[in-house]
Amino acid sequence: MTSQNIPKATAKRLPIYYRYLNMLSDAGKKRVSSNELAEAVKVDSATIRRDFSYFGALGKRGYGYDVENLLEFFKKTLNQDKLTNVALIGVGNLGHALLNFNFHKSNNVRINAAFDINEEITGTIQSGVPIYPMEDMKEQLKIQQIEIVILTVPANVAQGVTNDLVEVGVKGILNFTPLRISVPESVLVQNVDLTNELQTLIYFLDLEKQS
Amino acid sequence: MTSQNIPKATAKRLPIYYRYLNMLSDAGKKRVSSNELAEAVKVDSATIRRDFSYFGALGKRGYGYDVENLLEFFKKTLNQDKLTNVALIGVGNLGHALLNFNFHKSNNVRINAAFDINEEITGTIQSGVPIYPMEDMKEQLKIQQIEIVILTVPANVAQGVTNDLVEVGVKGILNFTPLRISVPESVLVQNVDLTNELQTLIYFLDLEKQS
DNA sequence: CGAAGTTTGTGAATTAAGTAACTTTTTTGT
DNA sequence: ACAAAAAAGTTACTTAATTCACAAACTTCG
Repeated sequence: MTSQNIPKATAKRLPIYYRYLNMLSDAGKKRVSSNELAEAVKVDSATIRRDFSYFGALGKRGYGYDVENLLEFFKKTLNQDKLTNVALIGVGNLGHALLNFNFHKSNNVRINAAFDINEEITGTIQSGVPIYPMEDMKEQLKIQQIEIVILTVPANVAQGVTNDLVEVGVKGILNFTPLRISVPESVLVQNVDLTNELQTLIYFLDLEKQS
Repeated sequence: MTSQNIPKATAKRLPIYYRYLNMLSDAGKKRVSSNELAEAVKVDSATIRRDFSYFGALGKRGYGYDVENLLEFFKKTLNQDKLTNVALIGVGNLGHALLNFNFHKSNNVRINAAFDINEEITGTIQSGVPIYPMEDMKEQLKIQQIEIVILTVPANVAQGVTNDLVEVGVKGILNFTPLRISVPESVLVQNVDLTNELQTLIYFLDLEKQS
């Protein structure tokens, strides 16, 4: 039954639910209804119930969902019960910010290594993360068995670096470059495109203005 | 006919097309087919043709699309022919990176003002952008008639700040906080959630591993 | 100029996502 | 203990998005 064949749209919402459940738990709340959740995370309550139902009957009719139960369930489902090690490729402007971003706190993810060509920072430790020169990337990724990376290199080298990443067995790339990189089917790419988001927002706003 | 009733999914892809067309134009390419585009931006060619067709017949059968024509068209459609002024609320870790991000270069967007509570930076100019204290936010946004902001404040103050923004007429918010903020219907929010993206990636990867 | 080759634009089919509305179960209050 | 209220889970429906596959239009080449 489960795990596989969860709709993509549902999967993308899981972290949102997870985060809000954490907040509820911290606040000492014991139960929550789909309606309350809907209000907080801005997702229709029917959609939430449907989303949850893919994983079985997690709630209780007439009662709602037990916060701790649900939290525990999502923790496992989202692999938040074990630490995930990732690497940061490219410590420029945005890369730097991500080093400080403290994924670890909310996320059980640790940036274990970072790579850059800038000799002024290679060999140093930034925000607790060692910065290696790019030449060492393939070797280090193999040694540290890192399968997930955050890619924040300039667009013109993005595809080249990606090829190297694929070669040493990287399976997931969080791609901050504006380029749609090419990878084999077995590798997953999640694109984050800040310029896009802003342009899309501007586009929609202008539509409203005209209507 | 046009403008309105463009599918949301299509609208979100427009900036991707736009960027790639710019690259083609810079490289001196005169024509491009939906298949070439598809390869580059990783969107099915039929989807691309369908997307374009919402705006009329932009191409020529047997030939493809004229790069300059198409570029010109999208420039207008995406409001890239006029400068858009935005403000940055919260100059912390991520905010700083966005100040340096140079939206202007690729995007015809300028960050005109930034706001923060940190007295060490208020009154200074960072990357060419003046940093005002938060107390001046409402006043400055009104004076400068800024309708779009980038929100990078801590989660615990996000809703409060948002209320202020709405009050002075902000119409679009690029929300980097993990909170799903509440706004009136007339205000558009685009959420960018870095932690989410990473978690989603990890989730999908784990699914593949199990299967 | 005509035949062969391209490539768009689009109806029709398919797939995915979202929502309304109802049934069932449980809780709560009297 | 019972009636009323609450809320999950699900069925059926609606809407949105994608993709196939082909006719029509144009280009290119001999």
